[in-house]
Amino acid sequence: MRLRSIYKRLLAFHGPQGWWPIVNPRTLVSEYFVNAPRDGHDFFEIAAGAILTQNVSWSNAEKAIAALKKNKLLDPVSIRKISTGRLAGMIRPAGYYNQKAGKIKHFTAWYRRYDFRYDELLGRGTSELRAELLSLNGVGPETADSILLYGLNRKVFVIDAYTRRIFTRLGIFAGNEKYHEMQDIFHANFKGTLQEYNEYHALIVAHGKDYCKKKAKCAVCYLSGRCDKKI
DNA sequence: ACCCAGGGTCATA
DNA sequence: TATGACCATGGG
Repeated sequence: MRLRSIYKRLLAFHGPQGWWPIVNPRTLVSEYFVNAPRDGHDFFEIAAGAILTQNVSWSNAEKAIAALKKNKLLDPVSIRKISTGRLAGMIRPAGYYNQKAGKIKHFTAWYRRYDFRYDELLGRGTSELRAELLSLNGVGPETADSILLYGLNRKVFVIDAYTRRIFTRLGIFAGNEKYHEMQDIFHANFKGTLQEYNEYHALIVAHGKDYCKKKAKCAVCYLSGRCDKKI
């Protein structure tokens, strides 16, 4: 299929992006993700990162995450204790800090309904979790799907601005579909593993920002001119 | 001095 | 349903 060959070209050209790694679910339940962070990132960090990076470069979000880590606030228990105002002050580099502080608070309140138990989340169905995440103020489809994919290892594809642009230019999308319609098209036409879903979205982001803008003719999607151009 | 970055919400027509 | 305003910092 078309989506498979695009994936191959992207991967060959840009190399693995190494976003949040896929962890063996068994390891995940027994030790990796349950409570305390290991390896520098756990479920809560991934979710907070998904919120912090909304409409902002990852480097900005990273600064906010680093500040939270430095002050040992990057866990749901600490976030619950700190005031929204103080939290906002900590995450200023991420931009929209007042809104995002509230969003992180909302997410934390939701997680508390599960007693901050990651293994409880793992037992729930993807569509159920997605609906709950979408009901939170500040979590839209892209953020919800990022949390599901990168934080909960669910095979959902994340549709972002780059995906819209690139796939529309390539003729995969007409361009006027809604989020879930684009996602359905992708799901129906790309039979990949969880790891590939993880990597595909990351590759699209890499392609959109690092490559397309610089070349006259894109070696990956074979388009002349800037394929990041807004449609 | 722009423009953009791993969006989402709310008000308006 | 579909635009528009708003949120706000940091790097090019």
